Amino acid sequence: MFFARQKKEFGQVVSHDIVQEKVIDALQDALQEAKRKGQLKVESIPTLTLDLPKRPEWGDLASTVAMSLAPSERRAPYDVAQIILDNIVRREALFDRVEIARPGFLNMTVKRDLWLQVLAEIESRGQAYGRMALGQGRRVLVEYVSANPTGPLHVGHGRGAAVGQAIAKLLQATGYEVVQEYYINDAGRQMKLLGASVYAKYQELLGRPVSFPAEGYRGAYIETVAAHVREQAGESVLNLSAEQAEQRCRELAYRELLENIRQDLRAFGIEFDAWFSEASLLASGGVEQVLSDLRARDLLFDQDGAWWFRSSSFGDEKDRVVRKQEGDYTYLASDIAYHRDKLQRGYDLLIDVWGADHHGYIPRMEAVVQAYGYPKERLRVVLVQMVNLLRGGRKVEMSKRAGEFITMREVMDEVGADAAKFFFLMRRSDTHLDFDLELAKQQSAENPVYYVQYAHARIASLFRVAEERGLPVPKPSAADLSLLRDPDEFGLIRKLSAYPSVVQGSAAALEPHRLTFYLQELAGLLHTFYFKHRIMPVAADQDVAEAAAFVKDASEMGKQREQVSPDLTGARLALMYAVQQVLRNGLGLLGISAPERM
RNA sequence: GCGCCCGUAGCUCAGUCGGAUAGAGCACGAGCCUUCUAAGCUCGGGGUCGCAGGUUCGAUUCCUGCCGGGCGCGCCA
Repeated sequence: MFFARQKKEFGQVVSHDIVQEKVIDALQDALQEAKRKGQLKVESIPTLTLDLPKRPEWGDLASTVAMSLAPSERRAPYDVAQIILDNIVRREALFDRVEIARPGFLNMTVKRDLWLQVLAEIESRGQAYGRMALGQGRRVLVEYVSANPTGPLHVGHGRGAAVGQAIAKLLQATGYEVVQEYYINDAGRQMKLLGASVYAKYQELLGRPVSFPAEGYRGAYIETVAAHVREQAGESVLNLSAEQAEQRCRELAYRELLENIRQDLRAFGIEFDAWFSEASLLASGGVEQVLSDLRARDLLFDQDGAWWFRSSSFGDEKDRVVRKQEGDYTYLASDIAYHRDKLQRGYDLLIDVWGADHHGYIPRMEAVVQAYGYPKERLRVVLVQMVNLLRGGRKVEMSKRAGEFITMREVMDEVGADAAKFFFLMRRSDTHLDFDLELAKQQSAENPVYYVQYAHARIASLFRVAEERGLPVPKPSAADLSLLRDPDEFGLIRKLSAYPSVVQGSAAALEPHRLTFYLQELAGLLHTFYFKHRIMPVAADQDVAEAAAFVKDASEMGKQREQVSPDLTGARLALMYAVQQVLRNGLGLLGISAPERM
């Protein structure tokens, strides 16, 4: 990890786990009651959160309130816990057991019925399970990728795309109104260089020897574009002045390369709501307008023939040039105008997804936001670190200078969009990522993408087999869930109940990898369950003696073949239904497909 | 030098608000296909949470110092 995780979270933190909600309510009521009776002072009711204990003896859920209240109550944690415990009303309705452990943990074992309600909740909410109205419709603009249209997207952009999209989807799921935008850097020096590079190649193609621009773009795609220029314009460009010719090449190249970017992103499953052109900002006079506004407010000044933005007044370490001595605007000038435009469009929050090498730029942009009178928290920058491509453990060398880099398209074509996205989202975005192409293609448990998708497909397969065999396939509301008694079943249910809070935490921290981890854990529980337990009875056409012999063998191995009654089959299929729904919802938020068969 | 960050198993990394005996995957070793998909499962060894202090009933988590590493400090994007 090389960069700060932004810990500032926005939005109130609440639990959306139906079991936890009930438990928290009960604890809160108990605190109130104790206060009313004068047993506890409880000056302010703390925001209660529950821990998931590591050991089964500690119950399903644990609370540490008693310990945090103890100092202000001037009582031993254990006594505080005891008072809380005594004041829980209708304890039997909610809990099988509540115990106080050593310093003052309240360890609670929730009634099985309550857990089972999670399955019904998943069924009734369906695709909406894990969605919540936390954001209350507040508007968020997520800007990401925003690569210069001077060449194809490379792997790093792919990671940015996956991260940006996942963040957008997570925020949508938590009740924000989200717009996804791509900022096109179609003005300035880089575009000029693009035009010059293509023009040089074009001339070369037509046999006119020229020297290639010193810092020009050297990728093979430049030749492709140059060839297209020749197809479209023939030799006519040769007759233009150098300046006009470069401009012509720039326009054609820009159009083609931007179109390629759009297509690559589309193939990657990413659709932007808006494409915002930097050039349009300059053309409309927006940049000049903004700068003169700043000057009027004494936030812009002249020095050494350049124009400076007084960013140091807002926490930046020094002031920054917005117009160079020669009269060109710097990229900061456009960015100032662009961010003001975004702010004025009325978003409650701006999210910028940047390459991590731009992290020094953050104080500057925060200064911009504050210069317009907004709190700097209005902008949150998500940094995306480099991707190290590996092939079978060995590093794939890339040199951007020589124009040799692996494109996002190549990776997508090789491993598929789903695998690429999953890998991009497996680590916190601001840490370096090792991406092994061989591993991403591998069809085995070592490949985490397949591991998770396979869990979904496996369940789909169960349903197909059940149908074929004419077995009823009840949803949770139609099954006798009381037959679910095995700890492995409850392990799954507990995991399912935690899904909404994972989504919420992931969205609040803008960290999609948390969801990726969760899905791997859920898939792991599913695979274990599948292996250890039967869902359906042994097929009728299977030879009984053969089956019996197998049972003997199996038990010698320590495995037990269970007897599964039709009702238990129904209950387990209903459980599978819920697991599949959550897998599908979670993969959906990551922009990854949930296949029916593999 | 200044600033921002990072240091958790051999490797790559999780660890939310300070909680109980610190987790996963890979790799390594030993096993499991007559099954509802083996694209799967089981078991095992592995740790001074960089070091030293501090705050706390309790620190991987918060604070300070040190060691090691990264990045930024352009009128480049």
